[in-house]
Amino acid sequence: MTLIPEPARVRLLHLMRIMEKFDQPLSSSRIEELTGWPSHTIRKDVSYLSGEGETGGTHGHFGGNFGYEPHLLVPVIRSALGLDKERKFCVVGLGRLGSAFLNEEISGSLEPELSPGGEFELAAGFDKNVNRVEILKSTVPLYPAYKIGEVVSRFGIEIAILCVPAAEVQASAEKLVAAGIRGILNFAPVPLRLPPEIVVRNVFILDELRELAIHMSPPSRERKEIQGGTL
Amino acid sequence: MTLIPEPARVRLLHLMRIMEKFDQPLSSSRIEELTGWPSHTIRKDVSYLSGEGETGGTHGHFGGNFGYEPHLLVPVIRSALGLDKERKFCVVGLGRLGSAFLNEEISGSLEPELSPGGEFELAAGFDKNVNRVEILKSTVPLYPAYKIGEVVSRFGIEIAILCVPAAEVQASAEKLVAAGIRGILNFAPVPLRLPPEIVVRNVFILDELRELAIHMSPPSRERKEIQGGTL
DNA sequence: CCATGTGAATGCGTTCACAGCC
DNA sequence: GGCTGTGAACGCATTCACATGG
Repeated sequence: MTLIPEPARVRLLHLMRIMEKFDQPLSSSRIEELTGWPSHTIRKDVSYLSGEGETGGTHGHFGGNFGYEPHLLVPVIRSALGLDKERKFCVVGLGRLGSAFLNEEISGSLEPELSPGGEFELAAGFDKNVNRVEILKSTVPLYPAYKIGEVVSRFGIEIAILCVPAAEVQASAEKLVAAGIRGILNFAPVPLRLPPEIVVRNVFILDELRELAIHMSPPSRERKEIQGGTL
Repeated sequence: MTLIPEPARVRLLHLMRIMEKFDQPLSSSRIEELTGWPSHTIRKDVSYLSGEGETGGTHGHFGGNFGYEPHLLVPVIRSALGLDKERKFCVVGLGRLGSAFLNEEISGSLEPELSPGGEFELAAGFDKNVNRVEILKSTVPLYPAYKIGEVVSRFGIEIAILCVPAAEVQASAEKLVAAGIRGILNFAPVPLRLPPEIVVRNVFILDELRELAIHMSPPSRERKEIQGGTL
């Protein structure tokens, strides 16, 4: 089977999230309504999942005679995308932004129902300021920053959400990498210089605003919802 | 001149941010070191900016005999991307997450030096909870949520950063749209259903983690820094 | 008819290779 | 030699069109 094209993988990712909320089968045209992606694109994407096979359709690898069954499709997408193993993550820097990811509505997206199979587990929070660590109440264990190395490697934490001030971000990132972190979601408005095997995803507010803005300008007859999370 | 391809526009966006910090000319190969994009891609992207022209290079539309001059290139990118007019934005929902965007390090990315020409102006903050509005100290004017309609339309605010709880997000979004907002950066883990002319960009933490995770899995000999902000 | 599934054709962004200038 | 600039070739994702089956 051919490798799944990157754009298709991202669509499947979103499709997975959508289907998790449904019980009934979803047809490709219904998915088109929900996402804006043409139905043939969806069918093609799904077809990448079944090791390429017979010309013409045997009806429904992933459903009966109508639509795709969430309980059949979702697990297949999950494993095709390598999301079938639980991963631990931590939050580094517990200011207003970082602490929002500990308890708040936002992490509602991490509730078990929405992330079945225990996809991600928030395993720790860190802050330089020992006061904060003690004052904040949280169901997640919090540690002072100097324990990053120890805790990250002991618990096998793979991912970090980085919310420290810009001035400290490079140093924090390096400490995390040394401790064995493999992926970083960086909210500080500073690019990181790290070994290439570390996966970094930056969320720069200024850039987000700019991407909104360039899509708001006249020169576009293009799709309006933008990558990062169409429906 | 042909329309600039979307991926090229995104690269130019980041290139702009990088060049803003430099005074000296940057060669395409230097940019390759900084971003990881091949130098010919950069040259091609830049070439989209000069209405397509003569075969062979007259040296430097955007520099002398070496590299691209930031003070020449940046304004051209900015106007090509439609970022040359100042836009006002607001923050809706001033919990931990929303309030982080008012003053904190994060909005450091919005300091005038980094966003020259007054690209974005934070014009207001809103919260349902009147207490919060009064207690929070901020250089930005804060209003109770029921004034959204009035304030947004009076000041011509075009963009909103939405940080309200999931349960309220659809209602807030509709209020904003009614008031004339044109773009929304949504942090609540819920997709919005809005008229297609409204540009929506979602930042779903779960999805961000998942995109990190799929790039951390074995099946990839691909680029490691991911869209949203390579350097 | 409706649906899915998939090879083949299309189209578009990337990459190549070379032209032109310092 | 260095560099930028750009048409043309390439390759890959999307789109098409049709096969298959309820």
